[in-house]
Amino acid sequence: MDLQKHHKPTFDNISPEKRVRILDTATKEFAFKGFENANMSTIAKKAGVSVGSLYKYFENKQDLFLTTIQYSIQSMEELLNVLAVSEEDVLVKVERIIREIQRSSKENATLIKLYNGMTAENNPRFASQFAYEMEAMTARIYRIAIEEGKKTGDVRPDIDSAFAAFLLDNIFMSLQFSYACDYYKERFRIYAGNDITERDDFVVEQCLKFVKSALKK
Amino acid sequence: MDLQKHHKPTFDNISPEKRVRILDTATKEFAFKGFENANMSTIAKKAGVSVGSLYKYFENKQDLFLTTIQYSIQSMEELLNVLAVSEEDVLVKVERIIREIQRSSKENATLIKLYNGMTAENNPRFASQFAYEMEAMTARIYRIAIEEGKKTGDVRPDIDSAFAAFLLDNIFMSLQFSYACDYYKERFRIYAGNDITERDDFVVEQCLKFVKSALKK
Amino acid sequence: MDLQKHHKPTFDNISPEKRVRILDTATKEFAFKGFENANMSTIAKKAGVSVGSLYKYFENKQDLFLTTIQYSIQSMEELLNVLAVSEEDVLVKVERIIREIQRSSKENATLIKLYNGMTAENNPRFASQFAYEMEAMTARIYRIAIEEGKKTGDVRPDIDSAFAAFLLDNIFMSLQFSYACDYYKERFRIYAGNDITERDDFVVEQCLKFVKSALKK
Amino acid sequence: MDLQKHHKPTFDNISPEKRVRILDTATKEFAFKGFENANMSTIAKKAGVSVGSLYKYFENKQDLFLTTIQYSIQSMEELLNVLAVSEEDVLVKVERIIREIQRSSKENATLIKLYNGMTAENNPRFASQFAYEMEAMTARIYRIAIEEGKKTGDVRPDIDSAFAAFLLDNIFMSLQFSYACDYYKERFRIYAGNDITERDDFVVEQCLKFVKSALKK
DNA sequence: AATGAATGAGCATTCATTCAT
DNA sequence: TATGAATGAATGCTCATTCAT
Repeated sequence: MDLQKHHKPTFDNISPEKRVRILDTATKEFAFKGFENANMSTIAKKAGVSVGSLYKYFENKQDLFLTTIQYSIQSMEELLNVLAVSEEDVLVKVERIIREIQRSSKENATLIKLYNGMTAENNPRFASQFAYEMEAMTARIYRIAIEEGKKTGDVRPDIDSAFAAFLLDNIFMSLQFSYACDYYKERFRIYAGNDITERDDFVVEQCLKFVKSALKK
Repeated sequence: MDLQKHHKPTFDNISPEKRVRILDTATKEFAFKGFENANMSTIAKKAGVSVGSLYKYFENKQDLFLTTIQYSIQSMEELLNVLAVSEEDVLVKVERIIREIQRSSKENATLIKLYNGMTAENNPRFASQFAYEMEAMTARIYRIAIEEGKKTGDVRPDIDSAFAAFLLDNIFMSLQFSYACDYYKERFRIYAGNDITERDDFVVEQCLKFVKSALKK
Repeated sequence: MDLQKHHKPTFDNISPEKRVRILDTATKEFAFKGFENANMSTIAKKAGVSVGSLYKYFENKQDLFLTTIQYSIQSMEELLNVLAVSEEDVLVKVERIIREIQRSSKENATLIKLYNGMTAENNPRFASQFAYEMEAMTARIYRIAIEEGKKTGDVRPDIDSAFAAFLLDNIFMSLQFSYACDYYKERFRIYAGNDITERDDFVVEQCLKFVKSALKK
Repeated sequence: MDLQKHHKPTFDNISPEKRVRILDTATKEFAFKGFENANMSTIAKKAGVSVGSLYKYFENKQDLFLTTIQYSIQSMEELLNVLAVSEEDVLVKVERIIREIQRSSKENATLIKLYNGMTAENNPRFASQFAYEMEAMTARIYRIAIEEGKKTGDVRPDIDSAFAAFLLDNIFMSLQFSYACDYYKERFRIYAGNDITERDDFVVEQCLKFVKSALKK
């Protein structure tokens, strides 16, 4: 999982506080305004640094964006790693994932917005690069969980592990967006009622039922 | 399903050919470049009208965008209605949906890109409006199919129809993007192999297995 | 003498007054400040047009510069053509050239400053292009004059016409700069006295003596 | 010939090696990029000092430029002094000057580019200052040579020594630029053929013929 | 004295929108 | 109604210069 650097060495030298301030500010700006509408001067001002400095740390706007995305991917990775290590049953894992999505979507909505924006960038430059970095991580976790499930007999052997992982991720990625992003949130309400975002246990229960049937023998 | 108008009356008066030319051009521009990077003058030129005219038809760029989205929603609606009317078994419907996704993703990639871009617009103005117009349509189709399935005994009665529809749409929406949009396409390959977009039957088979188990008694 | 165009077609469509206003303003700005220090917004404002318009007429700053240079070359060409056509003796021509230099250097100092600036642009892009356009014109005039002089016996046959033309142009180009450009003007005074720019007849007399000897049999 | 200082006393205190490194680097940068495009940080980096130090040695960019020019004038002076001292005939001197121009133009092209750039600076601040420092030197050499020529009878007495020196310098300065600077080089080829920069003897021969006639009795 | 990170004014260029014809 | 030239605010990025260490 070798993340390419998209910043100049100078960015590694500044104080961690400043680094975090810049990345958090940039995350917010990019998440709420998108790549195009985000404004370098605004980011600089809000982060409490000069534009000049920003350009000392990053070659250009795109590189700040890429670094910001990587930062958010790392943050997500940290969240996911917690789930990855556990030795539990697939379905227990699924429940934990859903609950984690619900929790983090409230706490890290910005991160998810940013990630959502990224998935819609019609830009092959960005796309393939981050698809790999982001999805390689989750893909692995899901596939391993499913394969282990097959071994222990919790998961039926007649489905393709990789493809099932893909379908699971479809569900979870959409769910994640449904808690954090405008369009998806609205869609969530249309499908499941205006109060759906407050019925966390119901969501967990229904998802589990669906996934359990889908995977079980 | 009362679609709000986002264009001036003048747009209704021009020849249907010109109207279609403008909307098709705008669809392409917005789909490939996103809202911000799309250029009004370019759209005008490619559509063979003057910028002045464009602004006679639409108050501003946003309204052209909104109108374009509505136009694409209508196009999608036409595709979906074919599926909606059939009286078949849910699972047969599911197969038809997947095959339709595969077909239309190749033929109408632009439309889907545009739709994908729309889902990421971090703009409550746009979001709630179109979520409603777009999803109300599909939600209805899926929910009805599931409810009918329950009646005929094809679908287990213990799951919430609306929520199951939501989960189904999560899968199908993601699948649709996976055939047409850069990021999703890359992700699809990571999960299921580089040749996955050419293994249509395999995709159908795996999706069906998964969905069938998830829904059946 | 096919001058390449460095402006968009739109520039040909605007009123001649505006065109001249833009070119004159640009000539002044570039002549006094050089390419780098000239400011597009300033030029626009002084010319009474908007920056936007300037960029409708010219792709970029460089193209405005190139067009401005061509405009000044054309102006010079017009001056020179008067001299070219005459049927007189080389030396009479030389005298007329010198007097024309003295006259135009006072009247068209800006043009000459611009030309001088151009000769120092360390930019092969610019250089070869304009060297050709500019010098091909004068080279021809001088060489023809010398060749005719050889025929009529006014000029010694043992010198290379082309090279002699080069040497003549060295003298005249330097002289022209000496009347209009800061550095050259100062140098002129150092060599020939502080009042040299007011002793036009002396300059003519001395140049003629020098050139006459150099060329005559 | 009292050259004004344009650097802080600190510049005199550093090691001669460092001083030379800075001036050589600056010469190259200014010669190839011109005053505006030369970059202080780049010069510092290439010279192996910090920007901070550069500003310890020089008040500002302009002063580094001025100091660099003076350094190059000194270098030229050293070349010229060799010619100045000889006791030979004017025309022998002229030949030596031309050959020196040809030699140094290849070896010291950078210096000459810089000098050329300087002559086009539309800046009275710079201009008068350096015109004096640079030309006073050559003017003297040419005038003395011509005056001695008059005494020995090699040069006709009816021309003004100072003005003849000016005309000679016009020819030689242009010739020098013609070997080293983009615009002039192109112009040289237009006048005298594409291979002219390789026909050194021809150039010497033609120049000598021209100058000899111009000056002789 | 030396360093190089930080600053922010300044500039080229773009583009949604207007409006005279 | 149609046109497309005109507008000018907005923005990414550069670079001379400063200053804390």
